[in-house]
Amino acid sequence: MVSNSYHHGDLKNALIKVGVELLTKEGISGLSLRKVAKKAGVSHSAPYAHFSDKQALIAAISTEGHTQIYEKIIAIIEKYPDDPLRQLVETACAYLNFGMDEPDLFRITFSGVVEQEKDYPALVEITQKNFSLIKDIVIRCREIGIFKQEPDDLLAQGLWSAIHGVVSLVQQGQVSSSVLNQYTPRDLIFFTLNQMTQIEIDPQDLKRND
Amino acid sequence: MVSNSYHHGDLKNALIKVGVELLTKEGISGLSLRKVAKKAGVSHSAPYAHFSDKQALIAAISTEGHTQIYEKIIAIIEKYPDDPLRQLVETACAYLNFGMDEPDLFRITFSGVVEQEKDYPALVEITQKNFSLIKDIVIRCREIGIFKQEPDDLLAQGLWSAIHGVVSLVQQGQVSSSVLNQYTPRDLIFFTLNQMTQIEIDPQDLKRND
DNA sequence: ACCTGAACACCGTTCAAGT
DNA sequence: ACCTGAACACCGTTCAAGT
Repeated sequence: MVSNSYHHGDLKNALIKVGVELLTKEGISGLSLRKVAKKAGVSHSAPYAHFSDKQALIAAISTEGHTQIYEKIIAIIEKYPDDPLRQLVETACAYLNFGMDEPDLFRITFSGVVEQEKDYPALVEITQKNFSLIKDIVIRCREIGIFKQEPDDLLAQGLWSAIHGVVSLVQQGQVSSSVLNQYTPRDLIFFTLNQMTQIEIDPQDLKRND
Repeated sequence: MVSNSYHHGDLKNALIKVGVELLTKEGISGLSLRKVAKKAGVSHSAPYAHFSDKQALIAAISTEGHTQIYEKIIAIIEKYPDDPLRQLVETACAYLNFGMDEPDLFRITFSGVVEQEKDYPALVEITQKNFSLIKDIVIRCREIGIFKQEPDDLLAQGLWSAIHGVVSLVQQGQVSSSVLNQYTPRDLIFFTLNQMTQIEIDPQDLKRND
Protein backbone atom coordinates (compact mmCIF):
# COMPACT_ATOMS: atom_id res chain seq x y z
CA MET A 1 0.00 0.00 0.00
CA VAL A 2 3.02 2.22 0.44
CA SER A 3 3.87 1.98 -3.25
CA ASN A 4 3.07 -0.20 -6.24
CA SER A 5 5.60 -2.27 -8.16
CA TYR A 6 9.26 -1.82 -7.38
CA HIS A 7 8.55 -1.21 -3.71
CA HIS A 8 9.33 1.83 -1.57
CA GLY A 9 12.78 3.30 -1.33
CA ASP A 10 13.65 1.53 1.88
CA LEU A 11 13.14 -2.20 1.58
CA LYS A 12 15.85 -2.80 4.16
CA ASN A 13 13.99 -1.16 7.01
CA ALA A 14 10.71 -2.60 5.79
CA LEU A 15 12.20 -6.08 6.08
CA ILE A 16 13.37 -5.40 9.64
CA LYS A 17 9.93 -4.12 10.61
CA VAL A 18 8.15 -7.07 9.01
CA GLY A 19 10.69 -9.38 10.61
CA VAL A 20 9.87 -8.09 14.10
CA GLU A 21 6.14 -8.45 13.40
CA LEU A 22 6.55 -11.99 12.14
CA LEU A 23 8.73 -12.79 15.14
CA THR A 24 6.17 -11.63 17.70
CA LYS A 25 3.39 -13.35 15.77
CA GLU A 26 4.96 -16.73 15.03
CA GLY A 27 8.01 -16.95 17.28
CA ILE A 28 11.62 -17.61 16.41
CA SER A 29 10.93 -20.92 14.70
CA GLY A 30 8.40 -19.19 12.44
CA LEU A 31 10.84 -16.53 11.31
CA SER A 32 12.02 -17.31 7.80
CA LEU A 33 13.53 -15.11 5.15
CA ARG A 34 11.00 -16.31 2.61
CA LYS A 35 8.04 -15.38 4.79
CA VAL A 36 9.53 -11.98 5.56
CA ALA A 37 10.02 -11.34 1.85
CA LYS A 38 6.48 -12.40 1.03
CA LYS A 39 5.04 -10.25 3.81
CA ALA A 40 7.03 -7.29 2.51
CA GLY A 41 5.70 -7.92 -0.98
CA VAL A 42 8.94 -8.83 -2.71
CA SER A 43 10.38 -12.01 -4.14
CA HIS A 44 12.20 -14.42 -1.85
CA SER A 45 15.58 -13.42 -3.20
CA ALA A 46 15.11 -9.65 -2.89
CA PRO A 47 16.30 -9.53 0.75
CA TYR A 48 19.74 -10.68 -0.38
CA ALA A 49 20.25 -7.26 -1.92
CA HIS A 50 20.22 -5.85 1.62
CA PHE A 51 21.26 -8.69 3.92
CA SER A 52 24.06 -11.08 3.10
CA ASP A 53 22.19 -13.94 4.76
CA LYS A 54 19.54 -14.77 7.36
CA GLN A 55 21.96 -14.12 10.21
CA ALA A 56 22.37 -10.54 8.99
CA LEU A 57 18.62 -9.94 9.20
CA ILE A 58 18.55 -11.47 12.66
CA ALA A 59 21.42 -9.20 13.67
CA ALA A 60 19.42 -6.21 12.43
CA ILE A 61 16.40 -7.35 14.46
CA SER A 62 18.65 -7.76 17.50
CA THR A 63 19.95 -4.23 16.93
CA GLU A 64 16.35 -3.04 16.89
CA GLY A 65 15.69 -4.76 20.23
CA HIS A 66 18.76 -3.18 21.83
CA THR A 67 17.67 0.20 20.49
CA GLN A 68 14.24 -0.18 22.07
CA ILE A 69 15.80 -0.83 25.48
CA TYR A 70 18.20 2.06 24.95
CA GLU A 71 15.36 4.47 24.35
CA LYS A 72 13.49 3.22 27.39
CA ILE A 73 16.51 3.74 29.62
CA ILE A 74 17.07 7.23 28.23
CA ALA A 75 13.44 8.07 29.00
CA ILE A 76 13.79 6.73 32.54
CA ILE A 77 16.90 8.79 33.20
CA GLU A 78 15.16 11.91 31.94
CA LYS A 79 12.09 11.19 34.04
CA TYR A 80 14.04 10.86 37.32
CA PRO A 81 17.09 13.01 36.71
CA ASP A 82 17.98 13.41 40.40
CA ASP A 83 17.13 9.91 41.62
CA PRO A 84 19.77 7.38 40.52
CA LEU A 85 18.31 4.61 42.67
CA ARG A 86 15.01 5.05 40.95
CA GLN A 87 16.76 4.99 37.59
CA LEU A 88 18.34 1.69 38.55
CA VAL A 89 15.11 0.10 39.72
CA GLU A 90 13.06 1.31 36.76
CA THR A 91 15.69 0.13 34.30
CA ALA A 92 15.68 -3.32 35.86
CA CYS A 93 11.88 -3.40 35.65
CA ALA A 94 11.97 -2.22 32.05
CA TYR A 95 14.28 -5.12 31.27
CA LEU A 96 11.87 -7.51 32.95
CA ASN A 97 8.89 -6.05 31.10
CA PHE A 98 10.70 -6.40 27.80
CA GLY A 99 11.27 -10.08 28.51
CA MET A 100 7.67 -10.65 29.51
CA ASP A 101 5.95 -8.56 26.82
CA GLU A 102 8.07 -9.52 23.85
CA PRO A 103 9.66 -12.85 24.69
CA ASP A 104 10.82 -13.70 21.18
CA LEU A 105 12.31 -10.30 20.44
CA PHE A 106 13.96 -10.46 23.86
CA ARG A 107 15.47 -13.83 23.01
CA ILE A 108 16.87 -12.65 19.68
CA THR A 109 18.18 -9.50 21.35
CA PHE A 110 19.73 -10.89 24.53
CA SER A 111 20.00 -14.67 24.36
CA GLY A 112 22.77 -15.20 21.88
CA VAL A 113 20.74 -16.08 18.81
CA VAL A 114 23.09 -13.92 16.73
CA GLU A 115 26.12 -16.10 16.26
CA GLN A 116 28.91 -13.71 15.26
CA GLU A 117 27.98 -10.45 16.96
CA LYS A 118 31.34 -8.89 16.19
CA ASP A 119 30.52 -9.01 12.48
CA TYR A 120 27.77 -6.42 12.87
CA PRO A 121 29.18 -2.98 13.80
CA ALA A 122 25.78 -1.37 14.41
CA LEU A 123 24.95 -4.13 16.88
CA VAL A 124 28.28 -3.81 18.68
CA GLU A 125 27.82 -0.06 18.90
CA ILE A 126 24.35 -0.15 20.48
CA THR A 127 25.37 -2.80 23.01
CA GLN A 128 28.26 -0.58 24.07
CA LYS A 129 25.94 2.41 24.37
CA ASN A 130 23.57 0.38 26.55
CA PHE A 131 26.35 -0.81 28.81
CA SER A 132 27.56 2.76 29.06
CA LEU A 133 24.13 3.95 30.22
CA ILE A 134 24.01 1.27 32.89
CA LYS A 135 27.50 2.17 34.02
CA ASP A 136 26.48 5.82 34.33
CA ILE A 137 23.52 4.88 36.50
CA VAL A 138 25.71 2.67 38.66
CA ILE A 139 28.27 5.46 39.10
CA ARG A 140 25.59 7.90 40.22
CA CYS A 141 24.17 5.26 42.57
CA ARG A 142 27.55 4.66 44.13
CA GLU A 143 28.04 8.38 44.69
CA ILE A 144 25.00 8.40 46.96
CA GLY A 145 26.19 5.35 48.86
CA ILE A 146 24.16 2.58 47.30
CA PHE A 147 27.20 0.49 46.46
CA LYS A 148 30.42 -0.06 48.27
CA GLN A 149 33.52 1.07 46.44
CA GLU A 150 34.06 -1.39 43.64
CA PRO A 151 35.22 -0.74 40.09
CA ASP A 152 32.41 0.74 38.01
CA ASP A 153 32.78 -1.76 35.21
CA LEU A 154 32.58 -4.73 37.51
CA LEU A 155 29.62 -3.32 39.42
CA ALA A 156 27.70 -2.56 36.24
CA GLN A 157 28.51 -5.91 34.68
CA GLY A 158 27.60 -7.82 37.84
CA LEU A 159 24.34 -6.02 38.26
CA TRP A 160 23.33 -6.39 34.64
CA SER A 161 24.27 -10.09 34.67
CA ALA A 162 22.16 -10.73 37.75
CA ILE A 163 19.12 -8.96 36.30
CA HIS A 164 19.65 -10.67 32.97
CA GLY A 165 19.73 -14.03 34.74
CA VAL A 166 16.45 -13.45 36.51
CA VAL A 167 14.65 -12.24 33.41
CA SER A 168 16.04 -15.03 31.23
CA LEU A 169 14.96 -17.76 33.60
CA VAL A 170 11.55 -16.20 34.15
CA GLN A 171 11.03 -15.83 30.45
CA GLN A 172 12.11 -19.41 29.72
CA GLY A 173 9.85 -20.80 32.40
CA GLN A 174 12.88 -22.13 34.29
CA VAL A 175 11.83 -20.69 37.63
CA SER A 176 10.90 -23.36 40.15
CA SER A 177 7.14 -23.56 40.58
CA SER A 178 7.53 -23.46 44.36
CA VAL A 179 9.09 -20.02 43.90
CA LEU A 180 6.55 -18.86 41.33
CA ASN A 181 3.70 -19.73 43.68
CA GLN A 182 5.02 -17.37 46.32
CA TYR A 183 6.73 -14.59 44.42
CA THR A 184 6.14 -12.55 41.31
CA PRO A 185 8.91 -11.96 38.77
CA ARG A 186 8.99 -8.41 40.13
CA ASP A 187 9.75 -9.78 43.60
CA LEU A 188 12.70 -11.68 42.15
CA ILE A 189 14.04 -8.49 40.59
CA PHE A 190 13.77 -6.61 43.88
CA PHE A 191 15.34 -9.47 45.80
CA THR A 192 18.27 -9.43 43.40
CA LEU A 193 18.66 -5.66 43.57
CA ASN A 194 18.63 -5.84 47.36
CA GLN A 195 21.29 -8.54 47.37
CA MET A 196 23.49 -6.60 44.96
CA THR A 197 23.21 -3.25 46.74
CA GLN A 198 24.06 -2.11 50.23
CA ILE A 199 20.67 -0.63 51.02
CA GLU A 200 17.16 -1.95 51.44
CA ILE A 201 14.90 -1.21 48.50
CA ASP A 202 11.22 -1.33 49.31
CA PRO A 203 9.05 -2.19 46.30
CA GLN A 204 6.14 -0.40 47.98
CA ASP A 205 7.91 2.92 47.58
CA LEU A 206 8.02 2.53 43.86
CA LYS A 207 4.57 1.31 43.00
CA ARG A 208 2.94 4.45 41.74
CA ASN A 209 3.93 3.94 38.14
CA ASP A 210 4.11 1.05 35.72
CA MET B 1 30.10 -51.28 14.35
CA VAL B 2 27.93 -52.10 17.33
CA SER B 3 25.68 -54.30 15.22
CA ASN B 4 24.88 -54.90 11.58
CA SER B 5 21.49 -54.36 9.97
CA TYR B 6 18.51 -53.57 12.18
CA HIS B 7 20.65 -51.67 14.61
CA HIS B 8 21.24 -52.23 18.31
CA GLY B 9 18.42 -52.56 20.76
CA ASP B 10 18.58 -48.99 21.91
CA LEU B 11 18.31 -46.61 18.99
CA LYS B 12 16.74 -43.99 21.22
CA ASN B 13 19.83 -43.52 23.40
CA ALA B 14 22.09 -43.88 20.38
CA LEU B 15 20.27 -40.94 18.77
CA ILE B 16 20.71 -38.81 21.89
CA LYS B 17 24.41 -39.62 22.05
CA VAL B 18 24.93 -38.90 18.36
CA GLY B 19 22.87 -35.74 18.76
CA VAL B 20 25.17 -34.43 21.50
CA GLU B 21 28.21 -35.25 19.36
CA LEU B 22 26.78 -33.51 16.33
CA LEU B 23 25.85 -30.55 18.51
CA THR B 24 29.34 -30.05 19.89
CA LYS B 25 30.84 -30.59 16.44
CA GLU B 26 28.57 -28.42 14.29
CA GLY B 27 26.65 -26.23 16.73
CA ILE B 28 22.93 -25.76 17.13
CA SER B 29 22.37 -24.68 13.54
CA GLY B 30 24.07 -27.88 12.34
CA LEU B 31 21.85 -30.15 14.41
CA SER B 32 19.29 -31.77 12.14
CA LEU B 33 17.24 -34.92 12.57
CA ARG B 34 18.36 -36.19 9.19
CA LYS B 35 22.05 -35.84 10.04
CA VAL B 36 21.53 -37.50 13.41
CA ALA B 37 19.77 -40.42 11.73
CA LYS B 38 22.48 -40.78 9.12
CA LYS B 39 25.22 -40.65 11.77
CA ALA B 40 23.39 -43.35 13.73
CA GLY B 41 23.15 -45.48 10.62
CA VAL B 42 19.38 -45.48 10.17
CA SER B 43 17.01 -43.94 7.67
CA HIS B 44 15.84 -40.37 8.17
CA SER B 45 12.43 -41.48 9.33
CA ALA B 46 13.59 -44.02 11.90
CA PRO B 47 13.93 -41.43 14.71
CA TYR B 48 10.18 -40.84 14.56
CA ALA B 49 9.67 -44.25 16.13
CA HIS B 50 11.30 -42.84 19.29
CA PHE B 51 10.80 -39.08 19.17
CA SER B 52 7.55 -37.48 18.11
CA ASP B 53 9.42 -34.62 16.48
CA LYS B 54 12.69 -32.68 16.50
CA GLN B 55 11.69 -30.82 19.66
CA ALA B 56 11.45 -34.14 21.49
CA LEU B 57 15.03 -35.02 20.58
CA ILE B 58 16.18 -31.57 21.66
CA ALA B 59 14.34 -32.05 24.95
CA ALA B 60 16.17 -35.35 25.44
CA ILE B 61 19.50 -33.64 24.76
CA SER B 62 18.55 -30.93 27.24
CA THR B 63 17.75 -33.63 29.79
CA GLU B 64 21.20 -35.09 29.18
CA GLY B 65 22.79 -31.68 29.81
CA HIS B 66 20.89 -31.25 33.08
CA THR B 67 21.92 -34.74 34.12
CA GLN B 68 25.58 -33.95 33.51
CA ILE B 69 25.37 -30.92 35.79
CA TYR B 70 23.47 -32.96 38.36
CA GLU B 71 26.21 -35.55 38.53
CA LYS B 72 28.87 -32.89 38.85
CA ILE B 73 27.07 -31.26 41.76
CA ILE B 74 26.60 -34.61 43.48
CA ALA B 75 30.33 -35.28 43.12
CA ILE B 76 31.17 -31.85 44.56
CA ILE B 77 28.92 -32.38 47.57
CA GLU B 78 30.53 -35.75 48.24
CA LYS B 79 34.01 -34.30 47.86
CA TYR B 80 33.46 -31.53 50.44
CA PRO B 81 30.79 -32.98 52.73
CA ASP B 82 31.51 -30.60 55.62
CA ASP B 83 32.17 -27.43 53.67
CA PRO B 84 28.94 -25.94 52.28
CA LEU B 85 30.63 -22.72 51.17
CA ARG B 86 33.04 -24.74 49.13
CA GLN B 87 30.13 -26.70 47.68
CA LEU B 88 28.54 -23.43 46.64
CA VAL B 89 31.66 -22.02 45.04
CA GLU B 90 32.57 -25.23 43.24
CA THR B 91 29.04 -25.63 41.91
CA ALA B 92 29.09 -22.11 40.53
CA CYS B 93 32.44 -22.81 38.87
CA ALA B 94 31.15 -26.08 37.46
CA TYR B 95 28.28 -24.16 35.91
CA LEU B 96 30.75 -21.71 34.39
CA ASN B 97 32.97 -24.50 33.08
CA PHE B 98 29.99 -26.19 31.49
CA GLY B 99 29.14 -22.98 29.65
CA MET B 100 32.71 -22.48 28.49
CA ASP B 101 33.57 -26.08 27.58
CA GLU B 102 30.34 -27.08 25.89
CA PRO B 103 28.69 -23.86 24.77
CA ASP B 104 26.14 -25.45 22.45
CA LEU B 105 25.06 -28.15 24.89
CA PHE B 106 24.85 -25.44 27.55
CA ARG B 107 22.61 -23.36 25.31
CA ILE B 108 20.23 -26.23 24.59
CA THR B 109 20.21 -27.14 28.27
CA PHE B 110 19.80 -23.73 29.90
CA SER B 111 18.88 -21.11 27.33
CA GLY B 112 15.30 -21.95 26.49
CA VAL B 113 15.82 -23.74 23.20
CA VAL B 114 13.25 -26.32 24.28
CA GLU B 115 9.95 -24.59 23.68
CA GLN B 116 7.42 -26.54 25.77
CA GLU B 117 9.45 -27.85 28.68
CA LYS B 118 6.36 -28.96 30.56
CA ASP B 119 5.64 -31.54 27.86
CA TYR B 120 8.71 -33.56 28.80
CA PRO B 121 8.36 -35.16 32.26
CA ALA B 122 11.95 -36.46 32.41
CA LEU B 123 13.20 -32.94 31.75
CA VAL B 124 10.94 -31.40 34.38
CA GLU B 125 12.06 -34.01 36.89
CA ILE B 126 15.79 -33.43 36.47
CA THR B 127 15.40 -29.64 36.63
CA GLN B 128 13.57 -30.06 39.93
CA LYS B 129 16.28 -32.35 41.24
CA ASN B 130 18.92 -29.81 40.32
CA PHE B 131 17.08 -26.97 41.99
CA SER B 132 16.68 -29.15 45.03
CA LEU B 133 20.42 -29.77 45.23
CA ILE B 134 21.14 -26.07 45.04
CA LYS B 135 18.54 -25.37 47.69
CA ASP B 136 20.19 -27.95 49.98
CA ILE B 137 23.56 -26.27 49.54
CA VAL B 138 22.05 -22.87 50.24
CA ILE B 139 20.35 -24.15 53.40
CA ARG B 140 23.60 -25.57 54.72
CA CYS B 141 25.39 -22.32 53.83
CA ARG B 142 22.83 -20.29 55.71
CA GLU B 143 23.19 -22.48 58.77
CA ILE B 144 26.84 -21.46 59.02
CA GLY B 145 26.00 -17.78 58.59
CA ILE B 146 26.79 -17.18 54.94
CA PHE B 147 23.36 -15.78 54.19
CA LYS B 148 21.05 -13.66 56.22
CA GLN B 149 17.70 -15.22 57.03
CA GLU B 150 15.73 -15.25 53.83
CA PRO B 151 13.40 -17.92 52.49
CA ASP B 152 15.39 -20.83 51.10
CA ASP B 153 13.57 -20.89 47.79
CA LEU B 154 14.16 -17.23 47.14
CA LEU B 155 17.81 -17.43 48.14
CA ALA B 156 18.44 -20.45 45.94
CA GLN B 157 16.57 -18.97 42.99
CA GLY B 158 18.30 -15.61 43.32
CA LEU B 159 21.71 -17.16 43.53
CA TRP B 160 21.16 -19.50 40.64
CA SER B 161 19.73 -16.67 38.51
CA ALA B 162 22.74 -14.47 39.18
CA ILE B 163 25.21 -17.22 38.30
CA HIS B 164 23.17 -18.18 35.26
CA GLY B 165 23.23 -14.55 34.13
CA VAL B 166 27.00 -14.30 34.35
CA VAL B 167 27.63 -17.56 32.53
CA SER B 168 25.06 -16.81 29.82
CA LEU B 169 26.53 -13.42 29.03
CA VAL B 170 30.09 -14.74 29.11
CA GLN B 171 29.19 -17.59 26.85
CA GLN B 172 27.34 -15.36 24.38
CA GLY B 173 30.21 -12.90 24.25
CA GLN B 174 27.99 -10.17 25.67
CA VAL B 175 30.46 -9.11 28.34
CA SER B 176 31.84 -5.64 27.73
CA SER B 177 35.39 -5.81 26.40
CA SER B 178 36.51 -3.25 28.98
CA VAL B 179 35.46 -5.78 31.63
CA LEU B 180 36.97 -8.76 29.83
CA ASN B 181 40.32 -7.00 29.59
CA GLN B 182 40.52 -6.66 33.37
CA TYR B 183 38.68 -9.68 34.73
CA THR B 184 38.36 -13.35 33.96
CA PRO B 185 34.96 -15.05 33.84
CA ARG B 186 35.97 -16.65 37.13
CA ASP B 187 36.42 -13.18 38.66
CA LEU B 188 32.88 -12.32 37.61
CA ILE B 189 31.56 -15.45 39.32
CA PHE B 190 33.39 -14.60 42.55
CA PHE B 191 32.24 -11.00 42.41
CA THR B 192 28.65 -12.19 42.06
CA LEU B 193 28.99 -14.70 44.89
CA ASN B 194 30.45 -12.00 47.11
CA GLN B 195 27.60 -9.63 46.33
CA MET B 196 24.98 -12.30 47.00
CA THR B 197 26.47 -13.54 50.27
CA GLN B 198 27.25 -11.86 53.56
CA ILE B 199 30.87 -12.94 53.73
CA GLU B 200 33.99 -12.29 51.74
CA ILE B 201 35.04 -15.18 49.53
CA ASP B 202 38.68 -15.14 48.53
CA PRO B 203 39.34 -16.90 45.24
CA GLN B 204 42.91 -17.54 46.39
CA ASP B 205 41.67 -19.88 49.08
CA LEU B 206 40.09 -22.12 46.51
CA LYS B 207 42.73 -22.38 43.85
CA ARG B 208 44.21 -25.74 44.58
CA ASN B 209 41.84 -27.69 42.37
CA ASP B 210 40.30 -27.22 38.95
C1' DA C 1 21.05 -0.36 -8.15
C1' DC C 2 17.25 -3.21 -7.29
C1' DC C 3 14.41 -6.99 -8.08
C1' DT C 4 12.68 -11.61 -10.37
C1' DG C 5 12.36 -16.67 -11.28
C1' DA C 6 14.40 -20.93 -11.84
C1' DA C 7 17.38 -24.04 -9.72
C1' DC C 8 19.91 -26.65 -5.99
C1' DA C 9 20.74 -28.78 -1.70
C1' DC C 10 18.86 -29.39 2.54
C1' DC C 11 15.18 -29.51 5.97
C1' DG C 12 10.95 -31.70 9.08
C1' DT C 13 7.24 -34.65 8.73
C1' DT C 14 3.96 -38.21 6.97
C1' DC C 15 2.64 -42.63 5.40
C1' DA C 16 2.16 -46.91 3.01
C1' DA C 17 4.88 -50.80 2.91
C1' DG C 18 8.14 -54.22 4.41
C1' DT C 19 10.34 -57.66 8.31
C1' DA D 1 7.70 -53.28 17.28
C1' DC D 2 10.99 -51.27 14.37
C1' DC D 3 12.66 -49.57 10.20
C1' DT D 4 12.60 -48.09 4.96
C1' DG D 5 11.70 -45.17 0.84
C1' DA D 6 8.95 -42.17 -1.62
C1' DA D 7 6.55 -38.02 -1.27
C1' DC D 8 5.29 -33.20 0.23
C1' DA D 9 5.84 -28.62 1.79
C1' DC D 10 9.09 -25.61 3.28
C1' DC D 11 13.72 -23.78 3.90
C1' DG D 12 18.41 -20.78 2.72
C1' DT D 13 21.19 -19.51 -0.94
C1' DT D 14 22.90 -18.70 -5.73
C1' DC D 15 22.78 -16.82 -10.23
C1' DA D 16 21.60 -15.47 -14.81
C1' DA D 17 18.46 -12.34 -16.48
C1' DG D 18 15.52 -8.34 -16.62
C1' DT D 19 14.43 -2.90 -15.71
